[in-house]
Amino acid sequence: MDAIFEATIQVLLKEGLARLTTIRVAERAGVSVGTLYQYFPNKLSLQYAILVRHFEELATAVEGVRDGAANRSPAALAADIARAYVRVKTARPELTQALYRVAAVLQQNKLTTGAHERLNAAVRDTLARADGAPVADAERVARALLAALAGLARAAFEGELKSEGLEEDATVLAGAYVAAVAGRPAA
Amino acid sequence: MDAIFEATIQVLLKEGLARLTTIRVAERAGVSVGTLYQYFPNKLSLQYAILVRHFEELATAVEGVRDGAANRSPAALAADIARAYVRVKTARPELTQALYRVAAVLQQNKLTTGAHERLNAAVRDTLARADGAPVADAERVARALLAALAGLARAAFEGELKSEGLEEDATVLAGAYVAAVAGRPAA
Amino acid sequence: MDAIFEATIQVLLKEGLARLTTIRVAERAGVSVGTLYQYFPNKLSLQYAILVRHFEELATAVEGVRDGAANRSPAALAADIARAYVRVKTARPELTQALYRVAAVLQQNKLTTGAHERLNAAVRDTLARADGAPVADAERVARALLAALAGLARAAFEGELKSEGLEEDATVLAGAYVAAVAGRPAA
Amino acid sequence: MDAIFEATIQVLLKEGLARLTTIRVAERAGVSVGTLYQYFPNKLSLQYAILVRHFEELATAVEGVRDGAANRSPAALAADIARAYVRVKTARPELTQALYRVAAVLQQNKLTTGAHERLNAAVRDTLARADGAPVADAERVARALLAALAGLARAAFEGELKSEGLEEDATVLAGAYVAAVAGRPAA
DNA sequence: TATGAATGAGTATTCATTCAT
DNA sequence: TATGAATGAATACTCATTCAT
Repeated sequence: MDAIFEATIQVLLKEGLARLTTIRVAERAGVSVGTLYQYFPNKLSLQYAILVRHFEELATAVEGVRDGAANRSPAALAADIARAYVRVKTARPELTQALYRVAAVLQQNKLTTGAHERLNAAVRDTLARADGAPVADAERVARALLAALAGLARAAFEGELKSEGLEEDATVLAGAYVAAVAGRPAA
Repeated sequence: MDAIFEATIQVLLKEGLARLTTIRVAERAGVSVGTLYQYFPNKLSLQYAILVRHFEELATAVEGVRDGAANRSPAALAADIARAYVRVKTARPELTQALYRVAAVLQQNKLTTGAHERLNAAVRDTLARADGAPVADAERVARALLAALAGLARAAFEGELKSEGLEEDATVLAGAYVAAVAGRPAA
Repeated sequence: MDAIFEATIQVLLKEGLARLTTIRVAERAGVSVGTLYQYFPNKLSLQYAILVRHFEELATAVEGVRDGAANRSPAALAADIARAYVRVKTARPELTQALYRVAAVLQQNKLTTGAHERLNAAVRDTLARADGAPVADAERVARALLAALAGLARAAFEGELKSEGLEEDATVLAGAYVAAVAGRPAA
Repeated sequence: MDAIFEATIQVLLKEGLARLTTIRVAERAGVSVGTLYQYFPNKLSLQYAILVRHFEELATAVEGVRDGAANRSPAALAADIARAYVRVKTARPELTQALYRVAAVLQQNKLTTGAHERLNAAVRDTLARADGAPVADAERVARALLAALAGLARAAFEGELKSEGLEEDATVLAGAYVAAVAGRPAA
């Protein structure tokens, strides 16, 4: 089952979404198609599995930031979130890239939202626990922050942005944005 | 040929990427498949064409900002860029959404980069013309800024972020980020 | 298109329902699967086409009997119907046999009834025009008569009954049944 | 083994022929597929088994008629046979319908004949024992009679004929046919 | 130049059957 | 004797692309 999972990532990376077929995945995993279908009910679930695992890693990382949030400013926490986010993305670059291939399909099927929720909540709660000027409308800021980070990460992994600078870009942007927003009244 | 072009967009909008077939496009354009193939060598080129057109609209909009850039601060210009960017995206929301589907297919084929270049340049040049503290490494900042804006827009159009606040989120974020970066030495 | 039709019958006969696949039909027809699907929207429609053609031949034959029905007794007409019925069945034994292979599938999908209707009507109307003692509840008698004839024919073509005697068995049975029923009050 | 047998019928009834799979049968029987294959060498044999059982029920019923055949006319006996036949069919209507689906698969494989033989014999012997004018060629008449009854029953259970009148239609037809045939010289 | 019928490789998914445990 | 995971051939159907007219 894990072999199938990893094979999916490999096929996605080396062949692309259009060539992600159940047969190819099974072959690379060293099992038969039949076996693949014993573990995953259909092709979509294969793609979904990658997504879920990734969002869980991200959420866990951000929850780490949240749990040490006391006595820190919103901007500092935002930078920490950005750092944690980028590090997870960078830790398994293949998985990250594979995810981009798959994202369009899943978004079309509205499968994203559930998996994303825990991550959203972690960011929102981290900002809510910050010291000093509170962030009004933390929910909205959390979503915008994550969206911007996702944009940066995607650009980096798709080759539009130099990966080496990613962590710094992300922390600066996150810190600046949240600093600008903290203490403001809600829109 | 223009009819084919528009038909592609229509099919994408009304039927989705999975049902974007050459026959369907030809039908909607009122021509035969054979004729379609006389103007576009393959299906990919059709999708590429609409993506390119979109990037050109974005570039044109940002170039408008660049051309009025004199005597304005980097942060103010960044906010203007964000506003222009969001407005183009918002003008034809379904098309924008459709393009995210198409982009996934194309990114894999690295066809995007060329089309993106003019947009990048426009942002970079705008920042370079700003008044006051200059933006070091404008190229890099431009790319990061566009990446973040793309992330925000995507989240909004994919439904993860409320669309109504998009313009404000984008301008605040862009302004704050560039303000933070302006005057700094290059990394 | 006609080649596809005939190929379907041949495959059904030589290979059986279980081996009636779109590929095999296309091959035997000397066309590609794609072409097959340009003429028949799906596999079921292929089977249905056989059914319809057959019922139309039967109906036409019985309508011939009906049109010469004046001044004849119900029993004599019933025998004529039986004769006409058997002759159509016997004229193209392959098609008849192919139909039996297919019938179960179609009945399961309730596709039979429509095609059968014209045949039913022809039998009913023939009986209604008969001379002498009228057949009460001609509709019901018509259906029962057709059912019995179908049973005889099936048995003959499936090999359970000697085909040589079929016409006689059918005419005797039909004549006797309708004679017994004519002049009776409806149940 | 009996559990498997009953499970087959249940699956056929509740799910239809297309969903009659070895795994489903095993599950419903509360055993593993492996075990199923210890009792039935393949899927076909399962279907064959229930068909055989059905023919045995029919044969048993007709044998009852045969055993009380003394001093009765051929026509009366034929009507009794028809009644017995219909009653077995009507006792478990869904099973009867399910069997028509199964029969289509099996007829092709000519497995039916053996099972049908006892039924044929019972009808033939019943007619042979009738009082009065003997039925010439009882074998042939028996087969024709069974074929006609099968046709009526099938039509009724497939919905082409009203089921309520089935018993009457069958007895009238059987009686009339055999009366017409009794005393005649063989063809 | 335009047509659209024909092609056939390619896809997801199912299921009878086997065999190591 | 019983299990059930693994197999992989088989199926219906789609669609980008070609080419004779």
